[in-house]
Amino acid sequence: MEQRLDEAVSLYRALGDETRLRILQMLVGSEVCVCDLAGELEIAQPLLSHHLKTLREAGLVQARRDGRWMHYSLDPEVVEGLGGALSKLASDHRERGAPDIKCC
Amino acid sequence: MEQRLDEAVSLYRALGDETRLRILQMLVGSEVCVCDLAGELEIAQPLLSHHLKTLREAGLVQARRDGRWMHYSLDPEVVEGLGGALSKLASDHRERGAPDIKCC
DNA sequence: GAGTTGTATCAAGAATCGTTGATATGAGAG
DNA sequence: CTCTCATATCAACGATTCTTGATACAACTC
Repeated sequence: MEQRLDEAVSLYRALGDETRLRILQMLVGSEVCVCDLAGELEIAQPLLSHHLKTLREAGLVQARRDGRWMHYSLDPEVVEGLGGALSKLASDHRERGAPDIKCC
Repeated sequence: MEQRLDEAVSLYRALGDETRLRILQMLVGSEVCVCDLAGELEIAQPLLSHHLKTLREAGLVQARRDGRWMHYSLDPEVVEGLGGALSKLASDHRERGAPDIKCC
């Protein structure tokens, strides 16, 4: 539980940046190499590399070297897991929703 | 699209903190007043208030005043919406997944 | 009204994160 | 082996964000 919470925090933190969300959107459907990411997102190369590292460390993406090029791809299980956890939170809330539990 | 991205960023940023995730877990199922939150989470009162403000501004929770007490509750639609967006990302990825789109 | 209680805001220090430029690594080309 | 290219790491700065203590506000009690 503690560990899950920590993991969730690092996932959400990784998602909490516009550049990184745009990277994830570009990765939907297929592997993309860093050069293509750099072409579309107009940011400095070391910065892109840094954001990719954040996504990698959170487990949201995977990297694969192909000669000189690095290809990044989405890990759909991690994304799905997080989405499912949020949906579960919402449905648990609606189910357990006892209308009038007051506390004070 | 731009606006959605910004909104998503602020939601994920709000979720990217252990204390705030614990608050959300406590809010599953029923309204909780600040005094109860303060009792369980062992943090200073102004800090709790600050985290609640962050959650409020992101739209994840709603506040209701009842006399001297403030009661906070989850907004399940926002949570569900975000969970659905993540799940959609994952399923889009698996569907569109053309196996060999190389770029470089 | 004055006092008390629950919560929010403010100001300031500490820690973290995003950004940049310089440099390093790793792999193919010549 | 050297050169070049794609990407990663490092060091430093600026900007947010977390945290704390002091204070303000809002509502109830007396």
